[in-house]
Amino acid sequence: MEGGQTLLFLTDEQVRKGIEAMFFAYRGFTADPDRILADMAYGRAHHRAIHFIHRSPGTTVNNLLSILGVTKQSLNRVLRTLIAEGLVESRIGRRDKRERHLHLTDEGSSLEQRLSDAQRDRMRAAYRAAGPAAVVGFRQVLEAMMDEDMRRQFDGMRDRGQ
Amino acid sequence: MEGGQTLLFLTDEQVRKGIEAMFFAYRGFTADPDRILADMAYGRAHHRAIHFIHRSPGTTVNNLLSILGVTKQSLNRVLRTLIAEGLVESRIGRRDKRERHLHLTDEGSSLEQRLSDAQRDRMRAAYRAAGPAAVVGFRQVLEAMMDEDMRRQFDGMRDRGQ
DNA sequence: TACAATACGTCAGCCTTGTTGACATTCCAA
DNA sequence: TTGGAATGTCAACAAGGCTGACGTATTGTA
Repeated sequence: MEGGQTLLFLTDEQVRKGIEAMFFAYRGFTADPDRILADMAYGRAHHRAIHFIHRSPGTTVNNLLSILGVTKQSLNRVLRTLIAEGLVESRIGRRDKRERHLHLTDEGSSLEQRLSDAQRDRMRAAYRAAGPAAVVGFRQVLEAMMDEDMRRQFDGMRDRGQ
Repeated sequence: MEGGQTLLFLTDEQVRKGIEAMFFAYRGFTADPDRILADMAYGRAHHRAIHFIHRSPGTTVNNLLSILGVTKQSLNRVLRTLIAEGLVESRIGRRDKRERHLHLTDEGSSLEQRLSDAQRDRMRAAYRAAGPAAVVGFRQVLEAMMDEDMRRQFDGMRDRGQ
């Protein structure tokens, strides 16, 4: 099936199908955490912040900004509520006191768990349904689809991973 | 490379990497059309509406609603501006006068071209970089990630495709 | 030691795009 | 023929992006 390298492989129709698949899949991808968050006063923006703080504990605000690709005003609104509700802790930097290092509290970690469990379950199910070879391809295409600087971010994370 | 079927294949770490890849890739995926739309008074919602009207000319508002997964009020606002600016035409149904059948005008089609050209270019580049086998896997995983009803929508479209 | 640059927070106001609620029109079936 | 269901429109509100301007603490440098 995949040995093809057929010439028809890159028809507009094929590519358009890929575009729509991306659209529908992304909806599924966010659906489960969205449902959990809807019950609280939080949204997808909070989820993203929590995810990356969990991912890189002690990260600075500036750091998070460049990963999330939003303005500091926008991120600040989210962080403010997360800090106020005791999900995130902001510690003044020891070396550079201008910096704020972000950590999840226990309560924050537990929400992170719930959210990522839901999302991981779906991702895991999709992986299992498609099989290991498909997953490799999936990751290759996604990575090729990123912007240059995001790919760098992403690859950097991979190195630090585990 | 893909013969692996390794047991480590579904570690949390692997799955989490997939989640982040999806997040970053989706940003790249929408970046190019977003740039075009930013110059006009339109946003991503307009793009989606235009895409699917182009895809299924004569579709009704209700139909579009279930594809896009938003409320009719939300879609209506977008359609209203598109109709007012002469990109979309809304024709009263002949059999059922409650329905509105949607079509792109010439101007609408030309914007659709610009937008999908930009998005297709990136998708095509990603496909080319990853190779045909990867694309098959990519599509398999995406399809497995969709909600049930969305997968039906999607597969239905495939049948009608070409 | 002054001064510029950096990191962060905040206020104000805008836009897009989602939501719910209320309502008009049209169709259909009892 | 009348009431309920379906389709679509208008209004108002909220989340979460954005820009711009400004304040404060800290750091690094001329």
